[in-house]
Amino acid sequence: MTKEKLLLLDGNSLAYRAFFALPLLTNEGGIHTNAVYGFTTMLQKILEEEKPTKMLVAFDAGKTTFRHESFQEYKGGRQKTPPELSEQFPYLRKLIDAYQIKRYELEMYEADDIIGTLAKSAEKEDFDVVIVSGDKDLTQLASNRINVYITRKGMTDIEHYTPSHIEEKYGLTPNQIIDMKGLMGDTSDNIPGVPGVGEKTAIKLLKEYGTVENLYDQIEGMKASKMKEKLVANEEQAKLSKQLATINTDAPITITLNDLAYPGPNEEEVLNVWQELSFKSLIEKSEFQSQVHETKEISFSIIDEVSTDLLKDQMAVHVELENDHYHTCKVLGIGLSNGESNLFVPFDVAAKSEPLRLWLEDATKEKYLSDSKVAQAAIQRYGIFIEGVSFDLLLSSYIVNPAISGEDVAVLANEFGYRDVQSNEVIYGKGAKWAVPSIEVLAEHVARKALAVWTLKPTLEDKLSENEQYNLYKELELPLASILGKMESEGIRVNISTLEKMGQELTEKLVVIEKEIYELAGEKFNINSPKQLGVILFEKLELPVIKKTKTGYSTAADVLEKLESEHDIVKHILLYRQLAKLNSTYIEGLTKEVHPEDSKVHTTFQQALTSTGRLSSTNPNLQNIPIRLEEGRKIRQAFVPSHQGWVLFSADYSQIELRVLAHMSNDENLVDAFKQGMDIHTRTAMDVFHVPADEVTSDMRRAAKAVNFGIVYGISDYGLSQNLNITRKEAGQFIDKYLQSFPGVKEYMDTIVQDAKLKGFVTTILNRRRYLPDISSSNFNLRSFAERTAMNTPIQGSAADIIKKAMIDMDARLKKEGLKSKLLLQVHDELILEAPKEEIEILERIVPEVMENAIELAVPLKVDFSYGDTWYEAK
DNA sequence: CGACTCACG
DNA sequence: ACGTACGTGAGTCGT
Repeated sequence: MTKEKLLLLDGNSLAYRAFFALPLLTNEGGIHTNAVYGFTTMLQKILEEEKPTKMLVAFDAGKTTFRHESFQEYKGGRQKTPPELSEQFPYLRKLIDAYQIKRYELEMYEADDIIGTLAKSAEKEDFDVVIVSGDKDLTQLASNRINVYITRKGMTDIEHYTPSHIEEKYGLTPNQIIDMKGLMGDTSDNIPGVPGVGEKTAIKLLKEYGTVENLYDQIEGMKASKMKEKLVANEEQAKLSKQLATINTDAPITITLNDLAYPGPNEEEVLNVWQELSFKSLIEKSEFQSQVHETKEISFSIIDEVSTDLLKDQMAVHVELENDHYHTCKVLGIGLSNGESNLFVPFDVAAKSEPLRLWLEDATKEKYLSDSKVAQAAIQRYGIFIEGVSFDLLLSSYIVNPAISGEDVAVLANEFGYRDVQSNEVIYGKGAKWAVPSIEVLAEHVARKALAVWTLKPTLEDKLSENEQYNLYKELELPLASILGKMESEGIRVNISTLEKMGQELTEKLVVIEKEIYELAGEKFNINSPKQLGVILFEKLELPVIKKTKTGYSTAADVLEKLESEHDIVKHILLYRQLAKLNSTYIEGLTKEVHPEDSKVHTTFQQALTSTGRLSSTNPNLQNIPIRLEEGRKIRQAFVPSHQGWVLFSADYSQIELRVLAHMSNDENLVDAFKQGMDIHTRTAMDVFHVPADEVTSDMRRAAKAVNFGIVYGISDYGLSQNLNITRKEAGQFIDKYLQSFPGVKEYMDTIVQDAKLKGFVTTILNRRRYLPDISSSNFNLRSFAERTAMNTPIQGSAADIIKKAMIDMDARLKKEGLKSKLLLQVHDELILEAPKEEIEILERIVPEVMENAIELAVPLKVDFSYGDTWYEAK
């Protein structure tokens, strides 16, 4: 017999929480759904994690409760439930019924009391009990057997109030939560408490006196103070408040534990309710609904010899690969579709077919691809160079909405309402069960993908035109895909023996430091485990705890730096961390990625991933090779040109994001600074600190630089204070001064947030979009985050637009000049090329020229460059 | 598989 | 009062 576990949900409180935490969604019939949606996502998560055997959702019944008998104003002054929420309760009840969860309400009692009563009786029966609510009042019920979960932020972020968590957070026992409420009151329930006593004071008093009653028994001994007067004057009120806050664990409920058995959801019913509420995302990823959805039948043929008449002037082409390592993996076959005939060409047939190769390489034949970069890069390994790409599903989806995720054609197709294609997971399975299916199944799957791409082209192109994004897609992202494919295929040469030598040195150093650390700690432990390290530092060595994480002590570098003076071990740990990172990520990790045939690494640039329009780089990530610290920077010595007598040539934009900001805000002062070619951080320091240029100290410049970063990130006083290690107030003053000096920036920031609220999205210089669904959220955190994003994305995204345009221009220019030099990497504001020495001179001329003229702004763009025998020397 | 840490722009 | 800087990817630990 498995152990009984009772899950008790506070229906009203969770519905309220969800309603205010999420933006106002509506279903197709115009009914608001956000509270039910939030409740559902929370419920799904909790069911998954807790697997209860018994369940109940408790609701409040009616307006008056037994608490009103002793205090009429209880919950007085509360805003009426908004109609947008009221209308959702019938659906919520329907949903709970579909899950086959019991619900219960009781005249004169609140949901809290039902929960308290059942929790205590279940505890006596030795059940494990979990209570979920949005209301911290329930935490008074916590015990060894009873866990109280309180939802935070969204709805799926849940804080677990165990007695030890409460002890950590407040220094109180669960029972004392009631006393705390009694003293501090609760505005939302209109519980008065003692005026002038807040959380801090209440906790302090309870630590000394234990309970409200005890406090008043001993109050005569308390030394005279304002606070004592207040306590004395409000004794009655404090005791009443405590009584009001106390959950009744002996309510006259007519339901017993035996009635609460939870058999699991009626899946069909749940899906029906979801359908009614238009919970599309839930329906799609639902485990109830088998992922193998019905698809309409299609006809398809497996081709064993490609004849020219099969190949039309326009066709969707889908290159099916074994996995996403397309620089190495097997190609399974090619799907072709023109909406009428759907074909599958197994790759052994395709690779030998001269007609197919000629057709693929014929630029006048239009090809529609799901992911043109992957297809081109994979096929070119077999000497086939796809030309005439005129549609790319992945890129067009990404431009329409960068939040749309996934390279799986089925996932993308579903986003746009096309369902006649299965997901890869359904066809291949996942994890250990992964396998290539029979040729018939594979052929149909690939043919369906091609048909999906064919069918979706007009849909996507219409959306792009509607949003005035067709140019961005067709003239920027699409041609860029081919360039990135070439860069990836070209790869960059890595000198393995350089890495090996560094690795040996690092390992030797690490052994020494490790020994030192164990000695200072007095024992051996795993330094790589933050958990074990935390125990050593903060328990054994009793260093002060500066910051905590969800799961324990923070041992992050900024924390350790503050502890350096406290104990010698700290600096050793910092050094160990630094070297261990270099060794595991950049020596060992990078070495694994080097292809033995050519001694090169071939990264993958993700072109449809980031929300801002930047690229990202994986397998390996070549956009985060160390540079800031010298020890790490040496890693760059291992990156070399692929030919004798060549160099690596690097060119980077100077302050591109601040220049973009100057352009978009049109702030006179900022524009002027750039036009005059000033050092922007020094100029900022002059304005913020009101000093002439020659009186700007390095600290002032450093602070100004941090402010400039802050501005770009969507500033907050707190963030800046953390970064500069100053008080929030000082940080706030810096920001105020900055905004006074650059009023255009302030206006721009205000406007962009307003604009985002109005339209629901922000845009970049080339009209890239990012939707911000949380921008009008009533949840402070979500809304603030969206506001910062609204400020940052146009800046970061426009900078991405500019360098992407520069890459296209650069590719064309290198070709036009007939150069051998090649683009190898892009690192957000920097391009890395390799070049024969004799071309250096011309690159010095054309690279800055191309980059600086990629897009014309209200301020000049400035490019610095350098070259050398390794990436390290090209600095 | 999530949390933490740390590398980059 | 709320709790944070923006955007990424990889290695490691521990459930």
